[in-house]
Amino acid sequence: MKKILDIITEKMQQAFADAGYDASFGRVTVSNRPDLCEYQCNGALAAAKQYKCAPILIAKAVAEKLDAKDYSLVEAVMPGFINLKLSDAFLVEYLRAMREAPDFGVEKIGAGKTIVVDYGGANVAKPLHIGHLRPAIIGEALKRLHKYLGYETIGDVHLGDWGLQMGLIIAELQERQPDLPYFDPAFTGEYPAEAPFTVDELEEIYPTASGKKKDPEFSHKAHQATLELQQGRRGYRALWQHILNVSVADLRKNYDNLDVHFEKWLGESDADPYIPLMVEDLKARGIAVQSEGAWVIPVAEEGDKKEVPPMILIKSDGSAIYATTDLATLVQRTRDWNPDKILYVTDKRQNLHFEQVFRAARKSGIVGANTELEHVGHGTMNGKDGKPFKTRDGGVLRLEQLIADMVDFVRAKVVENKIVEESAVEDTTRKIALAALKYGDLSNQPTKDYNFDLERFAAFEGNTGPYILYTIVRVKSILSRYGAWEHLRIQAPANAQAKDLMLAITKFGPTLEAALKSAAPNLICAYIYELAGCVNKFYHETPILKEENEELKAGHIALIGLAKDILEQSIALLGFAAPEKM
RNA sequence: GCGCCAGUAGCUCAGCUGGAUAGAGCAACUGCCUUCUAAGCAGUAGGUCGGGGGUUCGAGUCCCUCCUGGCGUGCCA
Repeated sequence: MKKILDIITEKMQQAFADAGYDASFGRVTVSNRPDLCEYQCNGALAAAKQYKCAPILIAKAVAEKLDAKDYSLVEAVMPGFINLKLSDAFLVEYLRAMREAPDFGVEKIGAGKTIVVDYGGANVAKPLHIGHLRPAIIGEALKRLHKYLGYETIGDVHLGDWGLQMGLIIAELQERQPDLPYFDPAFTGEYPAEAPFTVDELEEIYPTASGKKKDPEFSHKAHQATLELQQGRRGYRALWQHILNVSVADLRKNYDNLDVHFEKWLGESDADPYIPLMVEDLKARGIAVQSEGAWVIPVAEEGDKKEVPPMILIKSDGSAIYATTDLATLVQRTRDWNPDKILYVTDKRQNLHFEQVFRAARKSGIVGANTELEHVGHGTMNGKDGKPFKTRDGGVLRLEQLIADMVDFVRAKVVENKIVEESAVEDTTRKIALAALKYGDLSNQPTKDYNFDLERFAAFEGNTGPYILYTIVRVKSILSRYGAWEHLRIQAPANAQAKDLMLAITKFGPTLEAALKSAAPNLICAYIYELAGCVNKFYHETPILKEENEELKAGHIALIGLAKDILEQSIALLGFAAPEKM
């Protein structure tokens, strides 16, 4: 559906033209003075300069050209604003169309396009920690948003499952259990189906091994194991597969817990096969050059304000580096999916790295001009005091623990309120906790650092996830008392609160588009908060079920039903859902 | 050194290509439940938008400069 702003902007532009002025001055915006009007046009002020004429005269002339039936107010005021209020008829017709249209009439701007979202940032054999929360939540929200707006979406976790970290684990395992068949080069039989370790053991093995890197003998073993693994030594590959299986099962469980789901569980190892040919080709074509003992791709461009160092393709010791893997991953993604857009959701400190990789990908032709590459660099989540998040003993807090803390905090309140039956306490608690966590994160601009404050996020008042859920639950409660309501028609606004609510509803599509274009889920949060506020004001001001005029009551119900549907759709895009009661 | 980002109410943050009186939430204070969930609604108080210049009819927003903080800056990811 066409956006309201576009409709009235077009009409305003026509009015400017009809009055003898350039149509481009006719841009209409949402009013910043809601006490005066709903929409406004400031074009007369800008036009005044060009036409050397008092802005108010232009505004008056233009206002006269507008079709009065679309508006309940058309007014030219000093110094030259044109103020507008929509007519009830216009608004009602628009809302009815929104309800009839699939997905509330949002424009499917991504139809026919494919996007890959690279998010999560998980590493094999390492538990998820709080640093993994933001990329998971933001990436999931952006993926869902793209899907809703018509894109074919592929979420890829891009596991850290290759390189020295794997060699370290293998070396450490060999020291602990040297008799395992994986270490016997002469072994030709079938390896056990069961992994020789559990997740918990694995998560302990890695940091132990990592701590022994300084020991030259151990370090050599690890490097050797890494090399042999990459060269395909049979026993090591089998062991690596066990590490991967055990680890991925655990990661999947944790991501499921956050309602974060990946279409692809590919990793760095999947890009590895593409590296040799890619490197050979880049060298042959002179894209990669030797510098200080390494092979690099110069990516500095004219007009760079800063010095952009070359992308290192092959280190001076002959091995690949993460940029190599990322580039090879682009080879794989282009070959397999040929996406129109690839979104990387990682820490913003990797900005330069992606700038280098993107430039190298363009320069080498690995990625063509029809594929958009974008790095959504997010800020850091700090503790309540604004300092990096640490546990009491200075360690890194596990994501599992963070979620558990939130769940415990919320459960206490749910139980205290006594509205939810005992059998539903866990499910309700989980939903509220997830809403608190995700809304608390997503309501911040992705690029900014923010402070995690459990009490504030899980507070049941203010601009929080639970407040949004509460709003939805209140409406659900009325709707279920009323009975079947989906067939009811939207009617003219019964009061000022109803009209505000209706205007808010019409901003759904435009908000999603804006959020997608700037990769900013926080815009959706701001919208939801505004919409929920309108719902609560209407709810407070208008007795709904007690309305005796059935016609009027039906109109109220249709309106809050639509608002509820949009709220639920919006939070679904953010990655959480509302319970039935709370 | 250079580059990027940030500095708005006591606290946490909005503020869309410059536009009318800079907005929310929390905390503080005051009202509103025999009425659909008060996890709500209404209101009061709280600001030299980091400092200083400039551009213009008009600046939190654009330009310059300074101060403060964070991050990045060729072989870690």
